[in-house]
Amino acid sequence: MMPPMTGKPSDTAITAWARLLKAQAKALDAVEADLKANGHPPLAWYDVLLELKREENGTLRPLELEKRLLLKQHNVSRLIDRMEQKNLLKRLPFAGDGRGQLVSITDQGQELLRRMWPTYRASLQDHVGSKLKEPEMAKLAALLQHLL
Amino acid sequence: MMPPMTGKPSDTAITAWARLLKAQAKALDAVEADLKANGHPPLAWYDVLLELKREENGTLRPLELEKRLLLKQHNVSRLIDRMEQKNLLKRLPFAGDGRGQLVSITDQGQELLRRMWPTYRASLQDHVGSKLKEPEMAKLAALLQHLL
DNA sequence: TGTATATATATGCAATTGCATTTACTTGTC
DNA sequence: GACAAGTAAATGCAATTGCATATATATACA
Repeated sequence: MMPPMTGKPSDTAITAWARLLKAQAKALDAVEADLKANGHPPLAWYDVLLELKREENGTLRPLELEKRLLLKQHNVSRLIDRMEQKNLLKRLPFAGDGRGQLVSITDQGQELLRRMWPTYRASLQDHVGSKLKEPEMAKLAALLQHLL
Repeated sequence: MMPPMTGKPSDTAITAWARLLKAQAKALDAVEADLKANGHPPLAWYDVLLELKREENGTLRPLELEKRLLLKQHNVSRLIDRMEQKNLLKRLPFAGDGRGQLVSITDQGQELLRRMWPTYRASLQDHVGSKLKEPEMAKLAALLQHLL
């Protein structure tokens, strides 16, 4: 493969990078704190449940969760362990590939999703939604898309 | 204090939030991987050293590092432990407040900063700088500022 | 078919982080 | 100055994450 053969990042890019790190850290810390203060589990649990809920049959393979949530394989494995212990999801065998499995959201998982949303929603509004007007928010979303 | 009395976040805000999380995670993972691949310590070490280096006398109080880098107090304490062990910085007593201390960058700390920069810079260019043109990058930086 | 290689998930162990508390001061009040 | 309350930093212990490797298939190909 060819080496990236890039130039140097501009001062603007460095500033954008620094702010990306800080803005995310600040908002995420605040959201996690709000969730915890209301007796809820970490945001990652919500993310997993939401991905599952959105699927036709409420199931996904761990590998797919890993890609969508940008988690490492071993962390997905253990996150599933913990969530399974709380009966929020369950592991099913995956017909068609004996190595794989299917993770399926349970009723309790769906209920947790519903219970968390009001807190999460309010927190998002406080720490993100209220910070920019609609057109600027759309612009931000568009620019961030280019980093993905 | 008055409750936040907010409304609900728009779909646009929710999208921006999701992308903020993912864009940051993706870029940060890539940068950390590049640093490690080149035998360097985590980004947080660079951040600490850079903050110290930028000060007149190369020193800052742990409390100040905590605020600037958005770290938790106990994590700063332990990060300083590890970096002190590698002689990248040292703890000094802080005259004027016997509870506090001063963290001071060492020559080795300054040298690490210099050695890491080429790798960090190239990584930033690959994963951030090259993704947007200059005016868009400036716009992104400006929008992110509003979240801070 | 048999064997080497690749892929999906799990796991042992070390490093890091979170959480609660401790230790040493410092400040304010009487 | 003496004592309650507050602040800066450290620390014991549990939970999470990282890292390397293991385990159980699956796939490719001689």
